[in-house]
Formats: sequence, C-alpha cells, structure tokens
Amino acid sequence: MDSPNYDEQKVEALQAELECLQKENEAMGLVLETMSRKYNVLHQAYICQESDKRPRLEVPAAACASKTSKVFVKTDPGDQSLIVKDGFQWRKYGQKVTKDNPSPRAYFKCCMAPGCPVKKKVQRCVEDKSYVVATYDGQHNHDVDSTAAGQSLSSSSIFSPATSIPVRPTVTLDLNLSGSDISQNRRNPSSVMHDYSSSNANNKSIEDYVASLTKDPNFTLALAAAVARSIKTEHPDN
DNA sequence: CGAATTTGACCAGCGC
DNA sequence: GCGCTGGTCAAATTCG
Repeated sequence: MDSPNYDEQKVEALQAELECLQKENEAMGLVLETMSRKYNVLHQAYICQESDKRPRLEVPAAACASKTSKVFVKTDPGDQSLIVKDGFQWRKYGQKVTKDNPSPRAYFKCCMAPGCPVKKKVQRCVEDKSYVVATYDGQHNHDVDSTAAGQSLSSSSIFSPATSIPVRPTVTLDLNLSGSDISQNRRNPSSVMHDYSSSNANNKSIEDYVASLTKDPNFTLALAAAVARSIKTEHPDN
C-alpha cells in the first residue's frame, strides 16, 4: 500500500491535470465559437449572394445593407424562453410557429422610446437549438441602455454577422493557438488565455487567424485530440 | 391595479 | 379565386 503522502501528491497531480484540462476545454470551446462565427458570416454572405441572383427577392438583398440585421445568440438549450438581452427594452406582441422551424417565433417591438420603429423577431436556430436567431428590423431613434447592455452581453455569446446593433462581447481567447502550441500550452494553460478585447480592434486579423486555423491540418488533429482527451477525462470508463 | 405577456383571430402578400 | 404563410392586433390572462 502507498504512503499517505504519496496518495496526496497523486491527488494533487490529478487535480492539477484536471484543472489544466478544464481550462484547455474552455479554450477549445472558445475557438469553436469563433469558428461558428466564421461560418455564420460566410453563411450570411452566401444568403446575400443567393438573394442577388433572384430578381424577386430584392428585400433581403437590401436588408443585408443596413436596416435588417441578424444576431445569433448562444443560450442554454434547456431554456425555452426567447428573451435576448441586448440592452433595449422590448414588448412582445406576438408569437407564431413558422413552417421552416418547429420552434415558435416571437415578435417584439422596441419600447425604450416612444415612436421607436424597431422590431425584432426571435427564433431558436433550427440547426442548433443552443442558439437563438434575433432578426432586427429598422433603426433605433434613441441610445442603448449601456448598463443593461453590458450586463446582458457578459452572460451570453452574441454573434453579429450583419448587425448595426453595437454588441461587443469580451471573450478570452488565444487565436494564435496552433496544433503544436496546444500540447505545449498544456504545461502552462494560463498562457493560452489572454484578453481578446485587446485585439478586438482588428477583426479582420482575427478572421484571418480563424481562416488559417481551419485550413491547418495540424490544428484539426490537435482539436480532435483535445476533444477526445476531454471526453476521456469526463468518461474514463468509456 | 397597472403593466406585461399570451394566444386566437384577422389581414395582406404570394404562389398555384 | 383559393389556400398557405408570415405578421399584427387585441382581448384575456398573468404577474408584480
């Protein structure tokens, strides 16, 4: 039988490794979110292009310009409410089940200022129920409640491919991460994280990072290995 | 009791 | 013209 000291050291080592894996898992989750965002941007651009090809569908093409915007908001999949906290006050005036999506679509009007013409539609994403899609229609004739916006944005991830709404979430992410870096950073997981807001000013560079990551086979392999390790950690018997 | 939400009814646009 | 669908209205209901 091992000595108590040896057991304690073993437990501490396992706890440290567990902590490392949790942080690594968190980092990978953020990378995945960024990739999802990239997908949403490309998907939006594709929809715009498809709309341009069809003469009858001029409204969506124009909508890509400014007046209509779509926002993808990550929520708890178990949370059935269609509430998107974006700093504005909304009054719900209707709900419908649409043909293309079994989840109900909720209709809101902005009631922060009298006469504000902005409406929004909120519906759970048909492909990924952990996201809701908020479609904003029109432009606000007043300012956003910055306090409420700050509080709400910190609690959910908002992807805004073509929005005029001033959303600017702060996430912690190192987009310079490559396949070999991941394994190296396992030794020092804190180095994986840095303040994304400091590099947020240059969104194009971030997109370029993500694009290069998605093309990098080493990154794909490392991502798969990290996911496998996380699963193995959570389900060691399987 | 007033405000907000729910929900069924109604209306307009579009395709067949 | 008819039916389908998305969007809006407004009475009923719920909540603080």
